[in-house]
This record gives sequence, structure tokens and C-alpha cells, in this order.
Amino acid sequence: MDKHRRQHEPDLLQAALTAVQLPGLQWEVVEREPGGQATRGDAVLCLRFDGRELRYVAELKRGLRRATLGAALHQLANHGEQGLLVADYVTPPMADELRRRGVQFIDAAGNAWLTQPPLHVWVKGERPKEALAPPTQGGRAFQATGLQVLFALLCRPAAVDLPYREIAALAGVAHGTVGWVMAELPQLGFVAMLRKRRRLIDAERLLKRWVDAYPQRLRPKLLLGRYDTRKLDWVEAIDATRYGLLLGGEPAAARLTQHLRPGTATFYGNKVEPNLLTDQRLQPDRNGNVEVLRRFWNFEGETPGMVPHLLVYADLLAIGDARCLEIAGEMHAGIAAGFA
DNA sequence: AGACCCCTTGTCAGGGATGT
DNA sequence: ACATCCCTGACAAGGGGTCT
Repeated sequence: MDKHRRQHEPDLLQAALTAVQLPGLQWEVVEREPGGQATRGDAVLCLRFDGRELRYVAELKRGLRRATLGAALHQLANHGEQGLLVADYVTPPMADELRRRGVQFIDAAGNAWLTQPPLHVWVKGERPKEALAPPTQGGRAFQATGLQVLFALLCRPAAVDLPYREIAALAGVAHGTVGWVMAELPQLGFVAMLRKRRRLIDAERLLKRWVDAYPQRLRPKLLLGRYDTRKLDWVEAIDATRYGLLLGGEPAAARLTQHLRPGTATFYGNKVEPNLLTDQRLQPDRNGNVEVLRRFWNFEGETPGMVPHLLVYADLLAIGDARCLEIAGEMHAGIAAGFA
């Protein structure tokens, strides 16, 4: 199963290690995909210089964006070791952002931020080399509707053995789409046949890939409306069901953890009730702090009036600021427990 | 045992959506 | 505007269960 994972990130690691060749620095790949555990990073690296050896747990990320930054940082933080982000290309603003957040990185263009005193490396502004490989996000499973199917399976692992039409109903897609996705999952190492029944395996790794792809491929398609409001304090007490909405993102996280003051508000529903806009004095604004997204799944979450926790988790990562990542970290164990 | 039936799954053309 | 991608729904075949 690891074979396919390597195909997904073919030479990114080698390309980055080659690009970041500085006098006196020597990279060594200690391990690829240690233990196959998603929580332990994509590789373990050793950096030698001046007779010292520094150990890094690396996360490989292609096509890093603002929206996927949160997931990347969250994964790095989960390792509990010195983390290193390995990207195909880090733009100058992104490089500044990573440095500001204390995230060490290298990329395939030769940009780098490494700081383990007395080592300090700061290279920024290198242009990307020719595209490493076409952005092979991998077939249908990680397209928008594929992600809907995977979401249903991650929330309800047992559903993987349901008939395609039932899975399709849960996921809100056509059953033909389920066929395409289900054909790929065994190849990707996420589904195994056991006594003629399908079983979801390696769900933790699938979750990781899902939260990475969600803000890129699916989330942008769900936007029903975005609005601005000066004050968000109403969010903490709102009965969203009055407007046919479910709490997501920060409002949901605030209810679950009791120690987050939402800086943004995410709701999921089928449409935007005009009452919501008048009651809460919301002004349409494409950069606003309140968003309503289309509910794409057809099953109940764990908490009434709230989207499934896994989606709260994913949205926190997509928001990506430090507070949200902290809460996401607290939620992770609870979500992973659902896979057992 | 055989016939029948329904559920499930695979396949594919059409066209809608999306990106260039 | 055009090309590409891929989602959808229709159709047909496979397979297992049931009834006679």
C-alpha cells in the first residue's frame, strides 16, 4: 500500500534536499514513512553540519496554500519532535509567515528557514523550478464529490460496506460517483476486503489527506454567502436551527470546548434565510467574517445542531490561526477514536 | 433443483461545470 | 470561447436469495 503513497509524492523530498544544498550541510534520509503511521510524518531526516547531527520529522506538502497551511502546521505539531515542512514551493509571503510562526521549512526551489542554534539558514525569494510533476492530486477520490464520499466514510467507517446507493445517499452524490471512488480506495490502501466485506483501513492517514484536500477542492464550492459584522458575540448564544443552519467552525468549537471566542463564524445549511441577515445585521462582503456553506452530507452529527465534529476539526485547520490549531489539536484524539 | 426476482455493481454516453 | 474534466443517470449484467 505504501507504493501508491510514494507515487503521490514522488520526488518532492529528493528535489527539496537537492535544492537546499549549502556548504557544510549534509542531508540524510533516515526513514521514509516511519512505521506507516500518519501521525509520525512522511520522513525522518538527519542534517549534519559542523560535526553535529540534527533530527527532523518531515511533512511533505505539495501546493501549500493559506487554506492548507493550518493542516500542515497541525500535523507538524502532532509529531512532538523537531518538525520540518518540505514543500514544492514556498512563496515569499508564505516564507515570512512560516518564519513568524517558527516553522522550519525547505522547498524544491531552494528556499529554506532552518534554525537550530548555532545553525541559521534563511533563503527566500528563489523562483520555483520547472513544475516538479503535474499536480496529480490523484483521481476521483480527492475531487470535490470524492471528498464528499470520503467524508461520509470517515464519519461512519462502517458505511464503507453499505451498498453504493446508500453510501451515495449519505454522501450526497450520485451512486456512479461512489463507484469511481470505491474503485480507487483499495489501490490507495484505504479499503481492504475482509471475508468479502469492505473495511476502511488506515483511516488516520485518510483523515490527514482529507483535511488537506477539503479546503482546496470541496470547501470553495460550498459557499452560499459571506457576510461581515462588527460584533460576533451573538454567535455564542445563537440558536442556528431557527435559520435552518448547523454550527460549524469556530462557533461549534466554542460550544464544544468552552474556551474559544470565535473570530469567524461558519454555518452549514441548504440556503441563507433572509431573517438571519436582518436579525444579525449581516452585510454581504466577500472578505467577511461570517460564512454560510452548503450542507453536503445527509446524516446526523454527534452533537445536535452542529456539523459532524470531523468537519469542525477540518474547518479549524482551514482557518489556521494559532487559537484554532490549538483547539483542533484538542479535538484530534476524539476524532481518531471514532476510527477504532 | 430450477426459475425467478430484486438488489447491487460496473460501464458508458451526454452534458454541465470549470479552468485557460 | 474553447477544451478538458468528471459528475450524473441510464442501462445491462452479475449474483444471491427465495419461492415453488
